[in-house]
Amino acid sequence: MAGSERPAKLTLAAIAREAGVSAPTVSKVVNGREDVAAETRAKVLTALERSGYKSPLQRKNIAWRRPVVEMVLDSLNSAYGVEVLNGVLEHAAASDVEVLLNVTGVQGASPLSPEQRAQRIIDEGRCGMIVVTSAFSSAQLEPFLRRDIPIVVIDPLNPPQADVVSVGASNWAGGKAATAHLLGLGHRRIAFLGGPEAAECNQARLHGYMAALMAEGVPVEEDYILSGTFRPEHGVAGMKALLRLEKRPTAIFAASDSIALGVLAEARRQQIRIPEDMSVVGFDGTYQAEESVPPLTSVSQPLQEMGRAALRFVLRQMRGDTLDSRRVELATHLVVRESTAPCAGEAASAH
Amino acid sequence: MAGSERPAKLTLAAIAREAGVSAPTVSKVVNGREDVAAETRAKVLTALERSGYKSPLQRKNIAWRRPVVEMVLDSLNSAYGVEVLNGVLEHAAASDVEVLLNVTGVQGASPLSPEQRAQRIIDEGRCGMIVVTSAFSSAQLEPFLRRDIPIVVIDPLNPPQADVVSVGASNWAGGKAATAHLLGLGHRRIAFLGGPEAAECNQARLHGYMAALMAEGVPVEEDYILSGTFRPEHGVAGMKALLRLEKRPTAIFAASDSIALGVLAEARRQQIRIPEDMSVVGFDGTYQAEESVPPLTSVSQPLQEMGRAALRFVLRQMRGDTLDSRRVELATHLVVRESTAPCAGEAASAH
DNA sequence: TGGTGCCACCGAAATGTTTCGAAAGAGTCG
DNA sequence: CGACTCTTTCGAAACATTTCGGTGGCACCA
Repeated sequence: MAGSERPAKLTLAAIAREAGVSAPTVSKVVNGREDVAAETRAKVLTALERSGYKSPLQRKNIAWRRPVVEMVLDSLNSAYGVEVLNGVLEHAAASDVEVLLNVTGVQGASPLSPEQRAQRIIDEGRCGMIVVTSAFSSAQLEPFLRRDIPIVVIDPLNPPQADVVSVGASNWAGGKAATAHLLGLGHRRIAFLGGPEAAECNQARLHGYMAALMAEGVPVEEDYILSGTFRPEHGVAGMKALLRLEKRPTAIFAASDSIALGVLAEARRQQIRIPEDMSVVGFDGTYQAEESVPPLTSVSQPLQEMGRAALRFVLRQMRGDTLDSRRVELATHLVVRESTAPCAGEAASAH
Repeated sequence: MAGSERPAKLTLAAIAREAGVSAPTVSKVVNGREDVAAETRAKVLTALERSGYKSPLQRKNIAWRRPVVEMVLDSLNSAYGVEVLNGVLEHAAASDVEVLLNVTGVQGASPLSPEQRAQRIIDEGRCGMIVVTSAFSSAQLEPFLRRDIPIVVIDPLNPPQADVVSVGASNWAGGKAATAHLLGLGHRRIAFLGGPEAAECNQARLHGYMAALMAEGVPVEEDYILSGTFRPEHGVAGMKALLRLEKRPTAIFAASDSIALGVLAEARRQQIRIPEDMSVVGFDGTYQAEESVPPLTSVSQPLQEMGRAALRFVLRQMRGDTLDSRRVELATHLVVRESTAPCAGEAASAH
């Protein structure tokens, strides 16, 4: 029994001694119980980190069955979500991971609390979660973080919490590029049909839009900025509202392709030609943009790549690798198609 | 410490004492470990039975693990698959089932044999599978049947095997209705842009088409029938081929909305007005048909309902219920939108 | 017959988890 | 300012599970 301090057998009790708490407390932290003070939890986590201890359950899950990650999204009715899902699935197939799909926003969905949900993920031996956009608010993520469940949020609605890993796109730059494109075509009255006002990504797009306008010395017109949802109905309603304005805009920057599609549909109904009478730019660059009539100029996000990146992050966290960054932003780029054209009737006022 | 025999606190150790074994042995029996002799196991089980002991894990899983079914489809790039998936997910949410998504036709997909795949389903404790369309051939389903894994095929490519449960739609009736609609508008030169020749559902649609023609005494023209895939490219190529014909058709019945979309796109490029110059009918009735320009007349399949039905069947098999039928066919119905119009230039020849 | 090796089976001890009550704080009321 | 209650947090003890080595039966061999 001489000098037996070193090996310390990587046991719960050893961690407990090191952290200066009792074994049960360490067990609670490892298994995500609630009744541990934040400070104590931190101490224990440090000790755990340092020693690399894994609970027997964790050890089992790593060795045994293929990992299963849960993908949560609002609905499959948006091309956005489907594209991201596609990216996730592709990387999943390549990495020998399985994907469990969970669509909130379905009638009859069981209203599980995040707490229960997180517990279930543990219970069923899953090992990570990818959340798209609005499915969870920051506060609802807390139970997952507490249990150390790898979680990645794609394009979070709320400002990304410090300790949540998130994947997004350069929304600000995209918004700026779209608006600059319209400005370059001579447009000066450019409207912005945005998504939910609170959404982080929407705000970034809006501020990119404003930045581009300001760079050209074009005043930002309150009437031209309409927030709503990312859905086509908002495009329809927004288009109607814009057309009622005394000084109609000559171009519209829609914060999603779906919105833009609504604009296109309403334009058709009102016999407004796109792009001759009005230019339209979308955002997302889903296949919808390619297939619309006319094909939509749009800020393309690398949605599949975002999905892949999200899964990569989950797997990396799962393996315990340290992440070089808790936030990744992939580049957007403007794809010019046929829904934008030089501003026609406004040469005089533009001067 | 007097007479403390009675309450016996319903603990592992108590059972062990009663069965005359050690506590670990009881634990092993309760948790289904292998290394317990059959005889010992029986003794313990008797004691367990009598006392009604439940392991903590069992106690917690009053809400037993939720069943997981695996959904297999080719790709998410078709609205068809996404709609079906939507139906499955909806019913899954309502029935407290989880859905594991598996997309074949992805590069990098691990080339697992059906044999391995079936084994894995057993290993990981899943309990059923839903296969959409072309993902598996009949022969590949054999390992699943052998293992008694509940499996349901949606709109099988091959003639449904006797012992495989399948869900489909009334393709023949739909094909006939679409063609009859065109005939009723005065069209006599009606082309059929079909999917894969071997596909059961495609054949049914084709024969519905032919039946409608024959009912009106309109000869079936070989040149007007072009098989290919269900994808838009086939619509584009088919449209080009049809336009090269000496006697151009005045209407096209496409065996999927995607094909019809390709036709629409090519028509635009060639300055052919739909429906004035040519009528187009699609099949599937996905949202694509509603949103196209012009909105597409299409034979609507109840895709979501099919997904729901498929999951219902899986769950029923899982529970061991007997199925009243191994094949369900849901009704299709024609939805007339704006891509079809009376035949214009052909009044003379039609007479 | 005795040795040898193997292996299924079991339980002591080590390890992890849960229960439950106690201690410490934070309000609340008189 | 106490007296009381309620809540949070923690760990001792009770409980459960896992590891790991021992035991004995059995086959095979000489």
